[in-house]
Amino acid sequence: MGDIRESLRDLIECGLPQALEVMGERWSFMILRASFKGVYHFEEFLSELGIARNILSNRLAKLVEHGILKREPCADDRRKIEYRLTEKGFDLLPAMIALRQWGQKYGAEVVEDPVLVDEIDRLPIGPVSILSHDGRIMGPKDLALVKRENIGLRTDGTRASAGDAISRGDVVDLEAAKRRAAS
Amino acid sequence: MGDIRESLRDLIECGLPQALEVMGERWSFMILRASFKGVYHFEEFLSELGIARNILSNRLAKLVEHGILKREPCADDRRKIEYRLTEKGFDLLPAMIALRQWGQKYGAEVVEDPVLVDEIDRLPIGPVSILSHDGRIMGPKDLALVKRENIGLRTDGTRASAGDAISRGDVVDLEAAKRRAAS
DNA sequence: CGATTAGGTTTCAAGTTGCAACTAGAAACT
DNA sequence: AGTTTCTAGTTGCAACTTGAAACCTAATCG
Repeated sequence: MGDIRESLRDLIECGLPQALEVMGERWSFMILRASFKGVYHFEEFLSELGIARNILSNRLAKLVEHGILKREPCADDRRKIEYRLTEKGFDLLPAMIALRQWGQKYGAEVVEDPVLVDEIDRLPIGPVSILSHDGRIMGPKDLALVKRENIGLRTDGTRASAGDAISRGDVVDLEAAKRRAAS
Repeated sequence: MGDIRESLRDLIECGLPQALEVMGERWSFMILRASFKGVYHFEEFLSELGIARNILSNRLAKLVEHGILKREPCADDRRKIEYRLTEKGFDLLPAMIALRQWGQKYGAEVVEDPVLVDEIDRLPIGPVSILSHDGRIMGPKDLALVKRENIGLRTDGTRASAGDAISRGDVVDLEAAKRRAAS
C-alpha cells in the first residue's frame, strides 16, 4: 500500500471523453447517418441536413481529421469531392443505431423508412445489445463495475476462469468477439 | 403511382434527431456515465466532471425534464437532492457503452478502471453488437437499407417469412428481443 | 446564534452557431 | 473564347451557448 502509481487512477479511465471529442459535436451523428445512407457530396449533405454551410464545412473537416470520413476528389467531375466513411467510421454504427433505437422507443411516433435490415434475409434488425464475454445478452441490471484487480472475483470468493473470456478487459476486439459469438 | 401520401416519406424517418435533442448536448453523456457509476448529488457531479455550476444545473434540469434522471429531495438531509437514472436513462446504456468502446478502440491508450463486468461471473463484457432479428451478430457489411414495403423481399425475389421475426419493424422492444435471444 | 454546506441563479467575457453574401475553380453552353 | 452555372468552400456579423466567479437562499452543524 501507499504505492506511488496509485495516482494514475482516474487520469483517463474511460474512452467516452475521447469518443465525445468528435461525436459530441452538434451535427456529427447526423452527418454520420447521412453518410451511411449514401450521401457523399457537400451540397447533398447541405440539403439533406439543413445545416449551415460553414458549420458543415467545419464538421466535415473535423470528421476527416479524426479519420471517420475520408475526403477524395471525384474522378469524373473534379469540382466534386466525395466524403466516405472509413472503417473507423463504420465502427460507430452500433453507437449510432443504439441512439436511434432509443430515440425511437421513447420519442414521438416515428415511421422509420428506410428500414435497416439484415442483408441476407431482409428482415429488420433487432436491438443493439450489450453482450457478455460468452455472448449472452445483458440488461442494465446484469452489469457491475469492479476494480480492475477484482475482475473474475465473485461475491462468494470463487474466481471465474478467464480462460474462455476476453483475456484483457481493456481491449475491445469486435472481430474476435464476433467469431466467438458465432461459434 | 402518383399517390398523394408519397409526401409523408421523409418527414420524421428516424429516431436519431429525437435522441440527439437531449443527448447531443455537450455534457449529457458524461453526466449519464457518472450517474451510472453511482454519483447522485450536485456537488459530486461538479467535482467528478469539472463542469461549470450553471451548466450542470441546466443539464440536470434538462435530463430530468426529458425523464432520463429523476430528481428527489434526500430524506435525511433536505438540502440535498438526489439525481437518479430512470429506466429510460438506463436504456441509454447500450449507446453509451458502444461510444465508450469505440473511443477505447481508437483513442489513446486507456486503462479502463473500474471495468464493466457481468454481474454473475464478474468477467468483462464483450462489445456492444447489432443483432439480427434472430440473434446473429451483424457487422456493418451485413446490413442493408430497404424501403419499408420491401421488408423481407430478397434480391432473388423470394420473401422471407416474417413469422419468427419482429413483426413490426418500427417498434424496438428490447425486453421481447432479449427473451427471444435467450431462448 | 454564526458558520458551513447544498444547490442553485446572476453576471459577464469568450467561444460557437447560423444566415447571407462573397470567392475560386471546374464544367457546360453559345 | 466568353459567359453562365455548379461545387465547395470562406468571410462577416448577429444571436445564442459556455464557462468562471460571485452572489443568493434554505437547511444543518457546532
